[in-house]
Amino acid sequence: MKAGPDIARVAALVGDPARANMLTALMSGKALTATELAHEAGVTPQTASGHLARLGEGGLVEVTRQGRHRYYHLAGPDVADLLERLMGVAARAGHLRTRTGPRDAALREARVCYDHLAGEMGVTLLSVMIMRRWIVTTEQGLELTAPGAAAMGGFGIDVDALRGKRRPVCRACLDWSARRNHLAGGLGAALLTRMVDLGWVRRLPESRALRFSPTGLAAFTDRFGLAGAA
Amino acid sequence: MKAGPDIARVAALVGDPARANMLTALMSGKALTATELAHEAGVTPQTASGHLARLGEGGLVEVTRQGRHRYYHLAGPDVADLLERLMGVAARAGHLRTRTGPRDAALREARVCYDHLAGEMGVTLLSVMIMRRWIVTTEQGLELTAPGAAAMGGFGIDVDALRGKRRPVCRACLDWSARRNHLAGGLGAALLTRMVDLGWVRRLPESRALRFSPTGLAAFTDRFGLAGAA
DNA sequence: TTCATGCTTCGACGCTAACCGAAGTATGAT
DNA sequence: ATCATACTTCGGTTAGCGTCGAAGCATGAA
Repeated sequence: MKAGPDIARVAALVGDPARANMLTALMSGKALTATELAHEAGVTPQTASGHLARLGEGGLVEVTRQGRHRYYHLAGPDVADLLERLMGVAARAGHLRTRTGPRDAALREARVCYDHLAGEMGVTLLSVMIMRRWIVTTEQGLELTAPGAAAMGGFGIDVDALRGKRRPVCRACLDWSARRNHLAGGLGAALLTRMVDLGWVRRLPESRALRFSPTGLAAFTDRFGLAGAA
Repeated sequence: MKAGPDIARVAALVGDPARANMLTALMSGKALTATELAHEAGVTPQTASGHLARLGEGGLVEVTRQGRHRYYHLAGPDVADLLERLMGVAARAGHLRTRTGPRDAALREARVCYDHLAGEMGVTLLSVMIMRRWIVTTEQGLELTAPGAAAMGGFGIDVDALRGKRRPVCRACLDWSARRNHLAGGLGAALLTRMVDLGWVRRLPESRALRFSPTGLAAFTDRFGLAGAA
């Protein structure tokens, strides 16, 4: 009927919510394992496996095997470009996501998003850091200020080490349950790691959910709460 | 599991073959009636009606009523750009829809991309304009230089009028057949309009393909060709 | 008014594919 | 060897949606 490339096939691959979530997660440029992507998409590993196979056949992702892990990454910059344009059109049309959220209330409260804190606690954390001018929003994205770096140093985080990595220090990650940004990037990961080390929070088994201990919660609000933010 | 613009919803809209055919037909920039689009997609009018309603809700097409006809057109350049990128990814992945016909070859040579020139001729045009420093590439994208503006004025294009519009004057658009950029934006549209007005090129019926007349081709290479570019 | 055309809505059918449980394969650790 | 982890394949169920026939509006022409 018509000549040209089969855009419907590619679009249909992105058109499934689970696959779209996986692709969005891969937009960071990092390679993720199949299991991580399954969590990201909110489906079981066997379902994710099928999706990833189809994405591979469609030329959207590629896989590199390392031991018993399979690291998936976007097939190329053109795929990332395509996804960004999709976001642009979707945003202009005003269609925010209406899909099923984390069913568990605990997930909405606090959970791991790849390697950093998400949920209500994550959103609160970022908003307070911005309120205290530890982080400012620029055109490029989020940026850690000098007072912010000092505060992070006081919390036991080696900011200079983070700056040496290829990974951006601060990155905004839109929180699906709260519909506001939380903090990703190297600093986001370091903050969660530090909180776990301090015993403030622990991961619940078999879940992405996080549970703050009473003392941890108190310490969190003491250091990052709204009370001292003014 | 992030939120943000719902790319799955938009992609799913494009992911149906019938809707993809309609959108591809609308890439010509012309407004088409629902019945024409039904024929283009190979479905009955009542099926097409449902598809068009969903495309409208999704913000991909808009409709203007004229008498008992409803003329559909793409909602904006961003949609055309999205579709072109989809073609690029699909072409790279090797998913050509059918065997390549003579009509396909004409499309690769010169075609309309929304409202500007694409295909080999479009890619050549932009590369020459860059080579002559009429256009320079900056971090923000493409930019028209003073000599470039003068040259466009000499070609009969009112550059100041273009600058007054909200639409960017120069924009790069990735060409799916050539896998290189061609010129979109207000200037790209004005250039194609001018070439049509001058009789250099005409649209082939029922297609996005363009055909240059012999004299038009000579005039094109005379003004925009590589010979004078050094 | 009456008829024709363009398009939409409704209802029903059928097919695709997303999903999970269970089982199977491959790799690494003990 | 034995177990654990990571991932895949298979089977069966279910939900969604693309499709068309028939009928309903709306517009324009005779």
